[in-house]
Amino acid sequence: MTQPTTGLPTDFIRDIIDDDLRIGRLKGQVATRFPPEPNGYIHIGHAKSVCLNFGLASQYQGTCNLRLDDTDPTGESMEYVESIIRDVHWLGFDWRDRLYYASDYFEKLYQFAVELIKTGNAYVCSLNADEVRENRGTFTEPGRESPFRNRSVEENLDLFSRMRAGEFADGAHVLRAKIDMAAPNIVMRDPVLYRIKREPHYRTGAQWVIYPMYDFAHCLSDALEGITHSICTLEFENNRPLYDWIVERLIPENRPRQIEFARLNLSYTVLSKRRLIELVKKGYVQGWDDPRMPTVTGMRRRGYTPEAIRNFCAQIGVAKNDNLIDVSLLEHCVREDLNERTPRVMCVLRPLKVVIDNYPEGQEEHFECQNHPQRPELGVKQVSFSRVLYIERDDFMEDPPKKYHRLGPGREVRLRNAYVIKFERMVKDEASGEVVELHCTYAPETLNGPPADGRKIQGVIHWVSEAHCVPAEVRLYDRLFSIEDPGAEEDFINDLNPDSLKILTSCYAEASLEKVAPGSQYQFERLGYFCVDPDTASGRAVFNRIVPLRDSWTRITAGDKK
RNA sequence: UGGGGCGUCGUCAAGCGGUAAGACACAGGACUUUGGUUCCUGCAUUCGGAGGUUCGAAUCCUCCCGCCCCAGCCA
Repeated sequence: MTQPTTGLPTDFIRDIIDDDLRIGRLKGQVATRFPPEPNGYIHIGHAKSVCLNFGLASQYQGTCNLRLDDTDPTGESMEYVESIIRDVHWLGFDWRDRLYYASDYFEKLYQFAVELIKTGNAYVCSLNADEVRENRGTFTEPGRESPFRNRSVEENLDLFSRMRAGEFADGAHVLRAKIDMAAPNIVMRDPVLYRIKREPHYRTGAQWVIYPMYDFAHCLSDALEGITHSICTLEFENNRPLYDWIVERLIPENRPRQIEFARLNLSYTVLSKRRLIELVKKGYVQGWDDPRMPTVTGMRRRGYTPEAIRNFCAQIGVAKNDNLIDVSLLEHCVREDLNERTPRVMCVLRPLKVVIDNYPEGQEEHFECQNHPQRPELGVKQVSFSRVLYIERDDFMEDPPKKYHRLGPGREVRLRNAYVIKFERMVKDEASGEVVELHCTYAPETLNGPPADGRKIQGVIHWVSEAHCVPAEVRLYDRLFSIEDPGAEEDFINDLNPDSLKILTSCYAEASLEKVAPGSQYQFERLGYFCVDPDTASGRAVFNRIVPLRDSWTRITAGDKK
């Protein structure tokens, strides 16, 4: 028995379902569906819908179908179907044997259309597209009835079967619902139900030359599958009367309830299919799985986890307000998850050589270090130390500000998991004046504690041993667009962030990173979370920055500059 | 302009006539061998505006203002 639940996220859709359950409106259990059109890759906005539909099904012990809404062969393909299946699975959802295609219903849909003709609810209209548009009227003027509106049932039946048989050219005729050309809702002014399109379908091939429109196919597919709650986005609100009109006349005993919610908008990115396709097709990104893309496949390659994405979708809620969610919330969810699960490692992105003058030449030490400071169960690893090291260029300043807790003339700093070292001198390149090497001394007693005199060491920096480290390439990703709402601009390409990708090819990672598996995630201490990219080939590790660590230092310095 | 929706903190979002949850962001502070994590603290006398009903309104009524969607043989 399905019961209203408590303690889970609540929203107006769950309120409606709870009501339906209380009143006993449902014959069986709750049934939802996720109905993407296979003409593109799914993105974070789809993920919101996936989480909603599958989440509802599991919360109410019902079912959620995966249905490919493939009623327009233009642009649809098996590649997209496969990507959608892979991505929804990866997000953590399972539709068992309920994988459906609207194209599997083409014959049934055709019969339903015939029925509509027989009951006088549909007719074949032979106006061309321009004429149909002209006759539709405007927001303020009613439309005019088609001269073909009152054809006999026999003539309509004959014409419609000949449309199917391929006797006519594209656009010669359409099947239209006979509703009301004066309806204030334009959707109800005799909407087109079927169009002739001599285009091969990726699943049905050349079998059909007429294809049902969304409004006709979607509601009937829902009813056929016994969907109880058909959840879609706000822009379909105007189509609801038509949805109900069609189902009422053809499958009245099984009428799904359409509920609309606000689609997701995310700051600093675009989520419209058209714009995403443009980014891919015109090469502004390297593909659907470019780690900067808001696609599920892009986020997966970037290193985001399904848990983080699901949690994000739960956090943003479901309502009917237009929204623009701050990416920082997504980043928060990603960090929250990665902080728990990733081992900590050291990697120097922009190396600066450091020689420890008082450390014996040829000597080396191997320290056992925790993989995670708060989770000892994640085990330990070995970190090697020797006389020549590399530190981050950013961790040394010739003339640092007072609150800078790192290395500079006369300063000392702790090397993470190792000794406290003190600056002695620097070596500059004579031509450029650039600091190319540092000489320091270390305090032997500081390996496992503070200096002998108890003086406080403020800063801790990461490092690698020259003799032990492994080379790596690191790709630093930033937001794809430089303005909050690029989707609002027609020429959104102008708002692309020129610094959305920086490739660093001479990074040094600690020895434990010598062999890494694509997809595995790490925290590079003090830098951020990183993920092994599939481009990692033999001998050379490639890491994607998933998201930087929160950083109160750059915030302070940025503040100083103002 | 006709129709359909929506307006609660910088961004989301609870609230369903009884006197504004929570999250992110932001700002302080504690702790810290990650300027990370964690932990405290602060952050809407006010709910698009104006009237009205009521002992009492973000919640009910009226009018006004603003934003989004619809005139594809796309979904």
